[in-house]
Amino acid sequence: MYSNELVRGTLKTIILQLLGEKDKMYGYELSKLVRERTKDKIVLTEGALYPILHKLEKEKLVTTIQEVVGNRPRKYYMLTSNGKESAKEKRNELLEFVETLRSLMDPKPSLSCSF
Amino acid sequence: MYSNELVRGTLKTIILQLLGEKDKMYGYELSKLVRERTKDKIVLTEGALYPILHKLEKEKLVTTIQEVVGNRPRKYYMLTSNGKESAKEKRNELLEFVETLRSLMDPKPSLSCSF
DNA sequence: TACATATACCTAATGTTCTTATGTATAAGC
DNA sequence: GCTTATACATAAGAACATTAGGTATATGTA
Repeated sequence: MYSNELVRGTLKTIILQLLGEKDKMYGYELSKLVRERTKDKIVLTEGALYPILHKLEKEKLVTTIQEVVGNRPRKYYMLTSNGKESAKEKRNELLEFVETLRSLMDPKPSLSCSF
Repeated sequence: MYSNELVRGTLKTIILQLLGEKDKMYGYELSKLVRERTKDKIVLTEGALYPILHKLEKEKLVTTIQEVVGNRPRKYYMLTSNGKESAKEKRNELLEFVETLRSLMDPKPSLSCSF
């Protein structure tokens, strides 16, 4: 599992991206999906997950539908059209950022000249 | 420039990496180098930079030498052997993390079957 | 000469984000 | 009956970076 500080800041983008891949998803499902897709390397804890979802809802990037499945309440989250827009933007930003990081991590040997 | 939350958490790794590329570097130099190498897409502000450097020093990942250049004090930072070790580890972790992110951002279309 | 900009360091208050811990409740497996 | 899984939620606290402030020298320019 990656150190927390690394994951920090990427969770919102990850959630928006995953929500964009299905019609609707609920919190617990998102949490499991992230663990599954990253082989537990990224763990979306509940204390992080729910506040983010609530914030996205407040920002009107997602809407919700409550259902009861097998006697347990379930809250589905869906991207609004603004949310879809935002998901695309954040995805692009993340991919660009990742490229920038890779180029930074590509060691530039200090210029040396053998002449 | 990338949103702050994205950069958050990667700065320590970036600093260790850059320090590993030269014998010694001072804060202001690091700050300029990051801006230069990332074309201002990642900005290492002083309020972030100096606390990180001081923390690295406390953790004995770097040592310092103070010099006076042109009447201005300058504090050079150098990786210790622990620091070099840590720089490698953090670099690897970051590169792995970045790969995980990319695979997450690679949209998995919901399984549909045309039969 | 006065002023702005660049160099070079530093810290404190603040805000955001996430961790850790806790709480509630149902269902299923042993 | 106990543990684990499902499913939601919040609150205290830590960690990290932003913003804003402070000090001081050197350089370019109007």
